[in-house]
Amino acid sequence: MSEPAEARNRAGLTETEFLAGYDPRRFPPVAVTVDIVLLTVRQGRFSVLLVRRAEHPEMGKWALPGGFVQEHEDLDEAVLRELGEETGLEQLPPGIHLEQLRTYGRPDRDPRMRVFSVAYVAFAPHLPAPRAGSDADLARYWPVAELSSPDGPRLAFDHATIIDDAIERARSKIEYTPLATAFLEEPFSLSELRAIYEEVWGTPQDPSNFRRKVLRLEGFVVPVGEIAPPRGPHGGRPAELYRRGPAQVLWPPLRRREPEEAPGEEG
Amino acid sequence: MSEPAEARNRAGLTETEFLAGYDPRRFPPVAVTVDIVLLTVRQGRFSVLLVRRAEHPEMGKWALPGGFVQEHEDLDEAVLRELGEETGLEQLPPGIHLEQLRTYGRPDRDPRMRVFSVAYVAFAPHLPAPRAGSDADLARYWPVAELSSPDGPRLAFDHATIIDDAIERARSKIEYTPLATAFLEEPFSLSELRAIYEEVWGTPQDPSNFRRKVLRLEGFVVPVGEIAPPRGPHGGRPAELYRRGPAQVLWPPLRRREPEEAPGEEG
DNA sequence: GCAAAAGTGTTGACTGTACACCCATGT
DNA sequence: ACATGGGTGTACAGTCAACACTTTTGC
Repeated sequence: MSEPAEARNRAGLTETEFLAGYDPRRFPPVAVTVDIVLLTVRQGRFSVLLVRRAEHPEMGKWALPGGFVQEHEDLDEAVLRELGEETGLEQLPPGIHLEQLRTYGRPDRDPRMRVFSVAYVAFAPHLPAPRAGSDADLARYWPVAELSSPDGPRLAFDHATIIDDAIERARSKIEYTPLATAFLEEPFSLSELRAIYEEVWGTPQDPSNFRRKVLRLEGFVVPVGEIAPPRGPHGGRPAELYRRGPAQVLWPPLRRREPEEAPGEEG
Repeated sequence: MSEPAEARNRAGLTETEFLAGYDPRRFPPVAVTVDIVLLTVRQGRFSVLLVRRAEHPEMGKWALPGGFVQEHEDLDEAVLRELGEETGLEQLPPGIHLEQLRTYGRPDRDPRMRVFSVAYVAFAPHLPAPRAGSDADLARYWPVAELSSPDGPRLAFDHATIIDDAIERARSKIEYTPLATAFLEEPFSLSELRAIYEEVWGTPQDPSNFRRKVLRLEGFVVPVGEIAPPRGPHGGRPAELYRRGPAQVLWPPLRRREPEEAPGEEG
């Protein structure tokens, strides 16, 4: 028998009566928050939005944006509200992708009280600098490659774990869904799309085969019938432009290939 | 600005002070539960464990087993504890698979108070009848095919949604992981494994090609070097036996094929 | 012309599917 | 012998990675 059932039975209460007479001294305070792993590719770098904590605990460390779920809010509503607050955007851009990641509830993950965090992942195109009108030091995008480096941010609570899970979710999700397009603004070229895959996966893709695969997957992208504007220093042929198609899943998936057991790292 | 931040700022409190002085009249009571979708294949039927509610609200309806997360428990611990209680098993059988599904938090999903439910899916082999020693009417396995039929159970709260999500998770997870083996006790034959796929997906699989695919995926199953015991009425060649291999993922995946737009339903 | 990037074609290896066929067992 | 299910062989179509090649642009 579980402890609360025992407590309830000892008090001679039905479950309903027990809950109606909810006593915070007996059921210690519990909070539910949402934390958002906002992933984006800016300046060619796969990055995550973090905010610096101005208060204890974990003061000065970097944390995921998030906050309490309010009384009448669904989880998704809480996420959208927090996202708007943290990015400083009145309206989130179209095409942004939001999905629930998982819930983190280790008893000791927050020293103040029992906090369950329902984590979400967002895939967003390049957004303006965060928190417009606020202290620029308090929120910034960190390249995920720097997260584990000594120069990277020190992360608060269990947010390093959450971010790792979110990155893995992103890497696998763009294999079998068209959601890599959520990192781009429309219209986009296939090279831009390929750059997203290469940056998120960290592996180069053959341009010609990539193109063929993307175009053969029907509903992944649709041509807009325009040509990209001319390019910078040495030219090169301008690319055709595309927008997101109606497909929800990709079959066959695009595959990331791990670099075998070869020693050659990138760079 | 979010409402709690405003409230905190008006009171001149830091976040820490605010939380330390947590006031249940201001932050109305919130509960976190785990709900478990225990999936299994028994008597050849893909089934889910449900318990009949003996109390209001939703009295008499069928609900997922679950309960409150206790003060010092991690989520996974709460699930294991509840699973043990509901199945009546001292020790869960080896090979059982447990994973977090997602968290459901609609404000109105439970009329008593704000309840966030962290749902888990479990894949289990045939287990003894639930809740040994308790009223047999209170817990039973329902075939998932009956859930949407008029003779099926009326489901409490939002548990129909949770079960739907869990079933879809199971159907997709056995495509790209070896977890279909979690529905079987070792050792098992390839026909038994194929029967799991056919029952969970609801589509027949070609026996010879199924065999080849499974055996070529290295680490999916490993032969134990034994032959299944003789069979019932009309014989038939006895099958070789296998146990679970070390693989974590299957590539290429086994694919369920939707029945095109053909009219022929099963049966 | 040359560099650079977009885009096309070709080839050989591999995979998936359908289906014919052989094997081992009970009656 | 024959029914039943386990297990193998084969052949065709589709897919994929590699890489040579053509096209369109800026300088």
